[in-house]
Order: sequence, then C-alpha cells, then structure tokens
Amino acid sequence: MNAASDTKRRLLEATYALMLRQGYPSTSVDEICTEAGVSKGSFYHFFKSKQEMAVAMLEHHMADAQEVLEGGLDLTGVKGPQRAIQYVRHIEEGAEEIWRDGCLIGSFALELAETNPELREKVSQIFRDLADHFETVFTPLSQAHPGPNTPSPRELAEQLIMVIEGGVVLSRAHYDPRYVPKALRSFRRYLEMLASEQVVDAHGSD
Amino acid sequence: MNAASDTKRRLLEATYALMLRQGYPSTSVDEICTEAGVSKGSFYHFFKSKQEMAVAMLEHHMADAQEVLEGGLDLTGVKGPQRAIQYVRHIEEGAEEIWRDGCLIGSFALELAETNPELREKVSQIFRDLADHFETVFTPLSQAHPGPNTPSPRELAEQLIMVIEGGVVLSRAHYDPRYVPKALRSFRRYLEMLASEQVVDAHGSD
DNA sequence: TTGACTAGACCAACCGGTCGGTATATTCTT
DNA sequence: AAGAATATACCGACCGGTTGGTCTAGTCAA
Repeated sequence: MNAASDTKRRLLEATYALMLRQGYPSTSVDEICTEAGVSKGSFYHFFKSKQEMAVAMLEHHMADAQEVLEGGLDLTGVKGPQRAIQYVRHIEEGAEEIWRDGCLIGSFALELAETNPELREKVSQIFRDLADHFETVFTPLSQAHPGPNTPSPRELAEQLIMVIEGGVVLSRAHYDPRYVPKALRSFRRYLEMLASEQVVDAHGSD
Repeated sequence: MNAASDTKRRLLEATYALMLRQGYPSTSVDEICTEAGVSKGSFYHFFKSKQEMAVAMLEHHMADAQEVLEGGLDLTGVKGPQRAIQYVRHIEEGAEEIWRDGCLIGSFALELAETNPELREKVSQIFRDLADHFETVFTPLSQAHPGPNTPSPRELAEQLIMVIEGGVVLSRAHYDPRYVPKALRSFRRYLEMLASEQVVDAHGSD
C-alpha cells in the first residue's frame, strides 16, 4: 500500500530470493536493486549496509517461518511420541517445496562463520530459537522413553535441524530437491523405532 | 624437493586452507598467493583460472581423503552389521578434528550450486564417489535386514553423508566442532537399532 | 516548506586475469 | 667442453570491470 514500505518489502524479498540461491558474498547490492526494480539510493535509505540488510532480511523471513513450517498442521488430541512423529511427517510433506532452492540459514552458516561474526551470531541465534521450538515437540517422545541412551528433546531437536541441513547440502550438490524429504523420512522412521522401543506392555499400531 | 612442484603444492594447500574457512567466493587469488608466499604470476603459471585451481585442489585433497577417514581402522574379521557400526564409530572418533574448520565439499555445494555449474558437477561427482564407497560398508548390515522398510545400502550411505554435512552446518553456526561427532553418534545408535531388530535368534553383546 | 523518499553519477578498493620480462635449468650444436 | 637455444618457473605492474558505499540533486505528499 504505502509506496515506501512497499519498496522496502520488495528489497527484502529480492535479497531473500537472490541470497537463497547464490549466497551472501555472490549477491551484490546492485543486483538486489535491479531485481527489486529500485535504485541504490533507496537501498541505502532503508538499510545502512549490505550486512544490516541481511540481518533484516533474516528477521523478516523467519517471522513467518513457523507458518510455512506448520501451516495446516493439526496436532490436537495427538499425544505422546505420536506428536513428534506426526510433526515430522508434516514437515516431510512440505520439505521439497520449502527447501527447493536451498536454506538461507545453512548457507550463511557455512559462508560467513569465519568472515562475518555479526551474521554468524545471528544465524546461531536463529538455530537456537528453532531448536527451542522443536524441543517442545520432542519432549513427549523423550519423556515416554526410559533408557539412559535415549536422546534428550534437545538432542532430537538438533538432530532434526541437522537432518534438514544435510539434506539441503545434497539437494544442492545433485540438483535434486528430493534429498530433504528423504532425509526427513528416515529421521521419522528413527523416531518411530525410538517410540516402539519403550512400548513393552502396550503397543498401538499405526 | 623440486622447487616447481613445491610452489604448486603450497598454492594448493593455501587454497584449501582459505576456502575451507571462507568459501570459494570470499577467497581471492591475491589472498591465496600471499598465504602461499608466491606471486600471482606463479599462480596463473600453474592454473588457468581460479575455478580450475578449485577443481585441482578438490582432487588433490580428495586423493588422501580415504586415508584421513579410515586411517588406523581395522575391520578384519568384523562381519555383518557390526562392520558398518564399527566403521561409523571410527569416523566418529576423528570427526571433531576432521571437520573442525568446516567441509569444503559441503560449502561448495551450497555456495556454487547456482553460480558455477562446473564446480557443482565436480562436487556432485565427489559426493557420488563417496556414497559409492560408503555403500560397500553398509551392504552387510542392509543384507542381514529383512523388512521392506529397511534402508538400502545406498540410502544409508547418503544418510551418513547428510548427517555429517548437517553436523558441519551446526558446528559452523555455533562455533562448536562437537556437533559432527554428536550427529555421528546418534546415527550409529540408529544403525545399532536397525541391527538389533533382525537379530532375533542370536544376539552378540558389545 | 518540510522531510521522507528516489535517482543515479561517482568513489576508492578490490576482483580475476594478462602481460612483458627475468632467472634458471636443460638440451642441442659444434 | 663451450656456447647457443629452448623450456620452465617466477615476478609484480597493470588492465577493465565490479564491489560496497557515498553524495547530491531532485520528486512528491502532507
């Protein structure tokens, strides 16, 4: 609506689209401006620097990450380990679409860990927040589980993130977006094995 | 010995060290030359372009990848599923050291998939070769396994690669090299669960 | 008239890559 | 054996183009 905020939004989205595919260092400010159909003056009116733009873009993008990830998911009434399993199954379904062009956070982590401390810290924080959220999903499964070898909810949350990121790497390497859902499927089966282990006196079949 | 080959080797190793940390686009030819203590003229005497250097460096580095990965590992007499499990356990031990500064192939995959088709193809080929090799390690485990849901050796090989790459992403993001061994440990436990499933009539304790 | 916004010329620094030239070692000719 | 010719290794100034970022002039709604 407002022309100003529209320009800003278009800059944010152009930056997202370009950096998702090419990464941070390979995406130039000029390129972003061209893609957004905006002049460089506008870019530097709204953002102090390329780096600050990247931070803003990450925040802008992560704001509706939960919606993208969990849209259409209904877990009401789903209790215990099944909650985690259903959750992963849902992500699995959207995975090919969501990570088709890569994963911004993962790319930034690899590209900028050494060269850009501020952005690395931002990426670290996003991963932590994400793990915090996943943790709540895995808590029931982990609690229902007895053994000392059982992964904690935190470990499972981080495993989920790693499984996705690993899948993205292979997807990009082979130009085949199916690696992420494949990775998630085997992670889900792993969860199912975990869940079936402690069911000794009662067993519910799927 | 030979001064010429020494210069070339130093260039290759400087390129490896720098690109491992900073990635391909953020590493300049000048920087490589300075690190190697060599002039730019020498660089372009031995390598046609930055890209060709990257390919040469990948090949140079992957040449002794198997030694790095499997050095000191002895699997003679280890049969069946235990072969895969011991193998992963061994990689687990060296993981923190091996992937402390990241993973070249994974970084290249994310950074260059869209911008550099030749390097992406090279990376793809390296991952395929790696999967081919891992496949042989997982074949006994997979064969001893009955169910239709059992992952194929190929799937397990690719899972191993994804687990490592995912671990590297988190390691870089949080500046904590322990994520890779952690990821490998849980992958190994997953293999152990797979292995214990079909062992109904016989069970060997560790 | 003011102040948010836009346009795009402009800047120094840096990029990958080239070029002319030098030093050194090897091979060929006599 | 001596000298000429050749190939290889190496140097660093230099090139056109691009980078992130600045600056000034101007637009336009309130």
